[in-house]
Amino acid sequence: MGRAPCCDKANVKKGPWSPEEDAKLKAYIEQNGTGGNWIALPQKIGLKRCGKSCRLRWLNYLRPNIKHGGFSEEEDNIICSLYLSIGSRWSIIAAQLPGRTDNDIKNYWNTRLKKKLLGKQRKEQAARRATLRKELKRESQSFMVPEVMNQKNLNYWPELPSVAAAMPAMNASTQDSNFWDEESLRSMLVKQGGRFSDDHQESNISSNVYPLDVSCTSNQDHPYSSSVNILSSNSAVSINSTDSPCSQLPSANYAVSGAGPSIYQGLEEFPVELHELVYSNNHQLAGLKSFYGMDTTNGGGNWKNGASSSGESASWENIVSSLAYPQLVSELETCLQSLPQDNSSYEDSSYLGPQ
DNA sequence: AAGACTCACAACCGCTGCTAG
DNA sequence: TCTAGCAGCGGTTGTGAGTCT
Repeated sequence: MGRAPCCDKANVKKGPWSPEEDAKLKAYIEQNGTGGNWIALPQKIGLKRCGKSCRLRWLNYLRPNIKHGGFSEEEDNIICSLYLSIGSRWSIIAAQLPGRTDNDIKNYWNTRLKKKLLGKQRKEQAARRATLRKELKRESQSFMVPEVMNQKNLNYWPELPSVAAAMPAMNASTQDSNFWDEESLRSMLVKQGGRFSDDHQESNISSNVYPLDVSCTSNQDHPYSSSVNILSSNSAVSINSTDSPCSQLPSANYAVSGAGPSIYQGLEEFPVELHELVYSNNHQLAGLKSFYGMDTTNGGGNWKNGASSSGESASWENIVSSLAYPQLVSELETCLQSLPQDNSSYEDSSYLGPQ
């Protein structure tokens, strides 16, 4: 049983709005507000339009102080950073850009920014791929497990600009041409008190770890086993698939962090699409918290800052959980609950992320 | 000059989450 | 607790303008 349609489809006008319709809608809303009911609004003012259509027209076009086109370099950077951090949450992104609507940003991203960024990505990855090929060739000649396959850093696509997430908020100089320079971003994050996945080898327990980090590494001694490391906001866990109750976890899920076993299956398939970069690095979430002025120590709170294009609020924790706790993580966490507390591979640590 | 193609943007569609009854 | 109705969101489509061949 489907939901009843919000309006009589046969009797509503579709397509572009006429100036008369715009004027009617604008005049009414400016005088009376929406009355909290978009569905009833078109009837009140004699418009043969769907309520949803009226809402969209108002929010995206008629509302005061709407800016169209002419995105600045700074806005570009903010959009890119946030997209790489949180994905296509256009309303959230729009909330950071006064006068911009989610629809506008979405269109701008799809038509221009994505291409701009992909061009940059492809260049960088082509160079990286060439390096990896060389290394693989060298390693295979000596009948050894390729170094690249055992690399501690394979937990992530190593040098993604996504690390740059939230940088505009932490560093106003987003117009800096080095904005995408990974080294400078790295050092900035380190200054913020964080560290990177390739530091994991030094210590299983984080002192300053960005909130969530699910990674998989192959084991050279036991080629058919793998280990999964979780550095969440409140715990650091390492599980070996050969001896953990979590060994049944579907390997396909490992890709949640943008890497995992699939990465080994043919470097030809080295990801080039932007959406594969999104969520690939959870480090930025901490930065994003700062970006939204969240208190990272109180475990949540409201991040309503009143700037959303549609005025809604959302809980940061809800958003983060939807971003950073994909299925693998929740499955792992379920498994972890069944682990004995004295399991040497399970250790608690407090989240001491960016202070 | 005209048809083909591409791009940018407005608008629509369908799903999800929230909330009042 | 359940359900219906609504607002809001994100993906997709339609269309007009601009560019290329």
